[in-house]
Amino acid sequence: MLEHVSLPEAVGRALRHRILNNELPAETRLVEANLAAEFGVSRGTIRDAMRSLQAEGLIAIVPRRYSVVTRMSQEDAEDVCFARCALEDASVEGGFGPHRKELAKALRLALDHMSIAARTDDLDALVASDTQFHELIIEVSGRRRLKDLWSMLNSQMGALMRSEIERQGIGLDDAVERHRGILDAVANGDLPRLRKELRDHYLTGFGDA
Amino acid sequence: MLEHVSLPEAVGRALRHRILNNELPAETRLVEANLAAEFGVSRGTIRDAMRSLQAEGLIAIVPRRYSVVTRMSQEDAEDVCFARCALEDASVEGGFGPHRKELAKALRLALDHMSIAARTDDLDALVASDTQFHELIIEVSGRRRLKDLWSMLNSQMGALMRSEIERQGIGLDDAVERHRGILDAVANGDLPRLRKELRDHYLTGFGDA
DNA sequence: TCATCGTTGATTGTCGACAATGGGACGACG
DNA sequence: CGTCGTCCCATTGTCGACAATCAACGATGA
Repeated sequence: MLEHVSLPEAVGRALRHRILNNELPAETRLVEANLAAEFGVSRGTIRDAMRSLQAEGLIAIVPRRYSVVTRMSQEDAEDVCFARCALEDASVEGGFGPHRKELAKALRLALDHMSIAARTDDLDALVASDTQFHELIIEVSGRRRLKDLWSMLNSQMGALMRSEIERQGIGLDDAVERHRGILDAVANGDLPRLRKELRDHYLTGFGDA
Repeated sequence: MLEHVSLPEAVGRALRHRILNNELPAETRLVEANLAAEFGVSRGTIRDAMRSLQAEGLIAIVPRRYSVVTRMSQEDAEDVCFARCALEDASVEGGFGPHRKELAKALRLALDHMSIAARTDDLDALVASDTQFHELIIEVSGRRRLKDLWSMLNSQMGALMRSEIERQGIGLDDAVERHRGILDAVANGDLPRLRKELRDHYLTGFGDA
């Protein structure tokens, strides 16, 4: 084992995966004892994992009562997109950073990955490469806290993408194409356009992808 | 007791207070067993509280090793300010919300509180009213996630203010005056100016207040 | 002398058990 | 028939004990 994954982290991942794949739909109650038994760990471990999921906005914990998988309203979705957009916009407002060419190259690579994922109908891979794409943007500023805040929205963003796509709101290819403008703006070194593209990407129609 | 404060929450508050008041200076190691004994609670409770502090950025937890009070570098300070500025700017970019007059009034009230706190050398009250002031700004958009993210930076912002002021970097009155421009912009309904004032407030000289 | 390796002590990670809470079922009372 | 109070149960909150981990130290052998 190269990387130590603590027990709570492993449980967190498993639960996160289930929620994102709708194996645990919204409003599902999460009972510590049940999960503990299922995973073969103690309730404390489950509690720990649930805290993380709460921080990510995937579940809501009502003290002394219960925990429940969060339901995302339309407003929530816009909310998440708006916040992500604000963070990414702030990240680039000072320019492209010292390596614009490399950034463009990395973005293009991520976009290629997305494209492949779209053609193979691999939703997991699509979400992953989308995250990677935007991660490059949020890292432009080099500011740690900007990325920390951004990361907190990752899970919800992923959930949002999946539900949008599965509802056939948008096709996989369409999802990929919506990133093209961002890449172009970076490739051309056109900062105002980049910021406009980001806004379009996050705030129009609705939903990321 | 009107409001239920769970044990971990109470412990968290106590520790937060100590850290912000430098009773637990940066680099201090936090040993679960010691704190558990001191507070008369179990280690699990302490662990829980420490998770919160970690999320707020006040302590760092190195798995399987130790927990330590975070030291904020100059870069960290700028980082926090930058992120807060980005969030508050995003909050107002769509306008003042439906009740600009009331907002201005509330801001003025908060500013008065700050002023009083400054005159009575009440650092706690100053930080509290500063938080309140900016909270009004971040609530303009009515977007929950924007405020959630903003809130995560609250503790660090408080720590930052205190250390800046105690180092005599700026006087208490000066700290109050730096908010005037923001209030004026709101009072005059001058959105571009408001956004400029926010940037000045957070990004010039350095440090909030 | 120096590198290696087991030992040791301090600390965190995990667990199972018990206590406390709050909702809902059920029955008494008006 | 509706309301209130009591009891019970499911579930979370808290605890103390044991296991695992890791750095520091010292012993061992070349």
